[in-house]
Amino acid sequence: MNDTKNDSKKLGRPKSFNEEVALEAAVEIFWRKGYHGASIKDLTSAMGIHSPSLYATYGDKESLFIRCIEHYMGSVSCSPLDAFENAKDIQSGVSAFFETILHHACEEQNGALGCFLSSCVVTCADTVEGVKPLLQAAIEYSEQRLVAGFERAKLVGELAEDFPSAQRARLMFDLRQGPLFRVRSGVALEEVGKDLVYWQGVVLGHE
Amino acid sequence: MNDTKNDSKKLGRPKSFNEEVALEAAVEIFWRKGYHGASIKDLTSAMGIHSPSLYATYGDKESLFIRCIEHYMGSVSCSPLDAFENAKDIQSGVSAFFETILHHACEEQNGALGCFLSSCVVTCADTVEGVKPLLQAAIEYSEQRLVAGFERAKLVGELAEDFPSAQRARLMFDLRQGPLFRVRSGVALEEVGKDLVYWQGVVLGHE
DNA sequence: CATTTTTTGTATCATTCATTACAAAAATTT
DNA sequence: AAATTTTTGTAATGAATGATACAAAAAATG
Repeated sequence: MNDTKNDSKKLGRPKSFNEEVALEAAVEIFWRKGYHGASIKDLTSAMGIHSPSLYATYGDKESLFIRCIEHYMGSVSCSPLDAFENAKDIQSGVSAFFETILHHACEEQNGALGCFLSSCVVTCADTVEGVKPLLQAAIEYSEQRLVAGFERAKLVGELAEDFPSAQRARLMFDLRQGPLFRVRSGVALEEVGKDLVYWQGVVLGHE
Repeated sequence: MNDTKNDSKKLGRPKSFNEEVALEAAVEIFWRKGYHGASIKDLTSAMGIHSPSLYATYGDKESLFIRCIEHYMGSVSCSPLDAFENAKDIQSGVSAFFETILHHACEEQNGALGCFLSSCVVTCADTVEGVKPLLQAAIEYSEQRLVAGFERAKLVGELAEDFPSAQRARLMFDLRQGPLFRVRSGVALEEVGKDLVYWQGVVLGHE
């Protein structure tokens, strides 16, 4: 029963690139240029490989895109959610969530890219097969992590028993996209960030 | 001083199509397929003209896209904002805003397209010249209409004197995109609509 | 009616696109 | 060392792309 891959050395010429590293480069290109805007040449250049290697490894462009989404969802581990969960209390958790969105998801090298899922993937949900269910799964997964955080806060007495976790999780998730839209439109980061404390109040406060 | 266009009949063969009608058809194609996803053939087919007419009238693809954005912003008159302004009081105004977003912006014929600006235009803000300032103008314009609505509500006593109009306008505008993301990802419209009353409370309530 | 001006439709341009043949290269196996 | 297997790089594929050249068509002007 040795299904493990690295069990025995593989036959034939070894790959000259790391499959995951190349995939991450592809994510960045799709992120920056969109699905249709990213050409195979753009992708292979960024990935450091030639087209035959791309097709042999990941399939065609659509398959590669799906692989990118799955990889992003599976291993990039959304940093705003991480920040939310690792904060010392629920107040700073909510703040950290929004802060990370602004300073990580927006400040990637060349400008404001926003969230990969909501700024790139969603735009081809209608045209690229198999994207919609992945997006739904991502939403559900994210919200469940937020709900779990609220529930933990209830247990330690930071939130009232009747705090509507699910509703606030959706609110928090929805609220997340507004700032991204603004920054992508060229509004200064500091300007958008001014509302950060206010968002925290909206999510946690109110009754 | 007769600068008017229709003052005298124009020389040469008359255009066989209405410039604005064709432009609206182009908007719909860009909306549905994105900037890069929409080909000249897609556009000319939908507009009912041939490529030479397109280039002679609107310039190249990028110019046409800019013209589409300007036309959309200038004359399509965002129906959610209209609904907000025409409601009998501020409560139903806010509800009507979100309701219209869900049932008009999302139910366009073939599926959930979301807002043209936030689902299509924003994705090429980095790649297509001149898009960013248009987006910023759109945001500012929309928020000012919301603020104006809140201020009117203050005058007739529907809102307290210290109601933070600008902040709530931004909140309302930001909140608007969450549902669009969900619907575009395939979540049922009714499911998303359940939060409608809650959003109203968030915008108007809270202190 | 001939001239002028503009639009139309056809047909075509060079590029770029996604995708693949193919032979050389680099590894393991016999 | 020969055979086998897989990857690599070059080069090419047909199709689609954005953009035009050009002549016929349709209007006003002289």
